[in-house]
Amino acid sequence: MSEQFDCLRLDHQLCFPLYAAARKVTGKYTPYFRELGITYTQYIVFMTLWQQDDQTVSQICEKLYLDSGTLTPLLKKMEERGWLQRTRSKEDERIVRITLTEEGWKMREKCQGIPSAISSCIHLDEKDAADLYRILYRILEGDSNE
Amino acid sequence: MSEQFDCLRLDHQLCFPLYAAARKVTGKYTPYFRELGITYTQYIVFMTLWQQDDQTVSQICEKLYLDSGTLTPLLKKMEERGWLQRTRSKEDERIVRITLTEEGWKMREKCQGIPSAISSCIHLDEKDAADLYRILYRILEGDSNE
DNA sequence: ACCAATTAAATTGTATAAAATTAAATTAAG
DNA sequence: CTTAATTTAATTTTATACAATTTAATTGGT
Repeated sequence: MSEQFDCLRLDHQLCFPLYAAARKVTGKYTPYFRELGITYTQYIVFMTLWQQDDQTVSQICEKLYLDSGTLTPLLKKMEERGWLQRTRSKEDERIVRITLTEEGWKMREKCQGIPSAISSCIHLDEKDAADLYRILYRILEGDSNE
Repeated sequence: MSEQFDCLRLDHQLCFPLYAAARKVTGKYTPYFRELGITYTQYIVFMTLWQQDDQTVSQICEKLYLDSGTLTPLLKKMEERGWLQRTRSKEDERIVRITLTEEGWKMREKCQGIPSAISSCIHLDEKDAADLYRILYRILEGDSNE
């Protein structure tokens, strides 16, 4: 009877498994993060900074696809924890530069084992993982004409 | 110099594109939802109920991979809006049954055009979409021995 | 130099999420 | 029958997300 509404079934849409799988995977990190005292969002902020220290707030926003409403309070919290410093630029006072402290760099060692621990509990073979990676980046980058 | 930390690069992990793509895709819905006065989470609650009306809170939690801490306040809000009813079961008063009102059913017509509108702005070919769908459900269901 | 437009963060308000706890009701074991 | 264990929602706490607005600073045009 509801042929015409088939498109509105949860299992006929991509958005839902995408949304649910993302929450499930980030949830896998929780036990590891608990003992380190960080959260998933803090973890990805750390990762961008370990890869390139001394970035502006907007550079971090862009790389993480997050906005300042999310990152500003989070970066302040990470500063209070002693992991990074927020310094307003002398040349352009609108800009806040984020740099890691020594404590922030030390977290990298502590996180080193996490990625392999996570991937070992997701159970994807090489090909699926590679395909998933490629397709997700295609979604993320597909913005040329929208 | 940082060979040993390569695993901690944002672009060497699956979790990040998964997390970012999920937010990007659900964000695509926002303009459509605004005019209907719903949110993404409310939309997927509607979808489970359109597919099967009269479910308990825990049945909905299970299907959406969400917990009662998220759904209880959301369901109360949807009840206030007149889209559904929350009825405590007579036989077992711990259980709350959720049923759609006439207004809730009417929303289905209004949402009918949304899925195709979204998929048309994600730009995945048939094969990528099918692969993505299959891999995501593999992630969601891969819990047998964890 | 002046002012409109732009830019960068911060702020505000609303809506999730998830962990942990609580509370109420039911079930099961003795 | 009675109490311990379990189940189901609700509540509480903490942490995102994101839209919209605000504030401060800079830039560009005249």
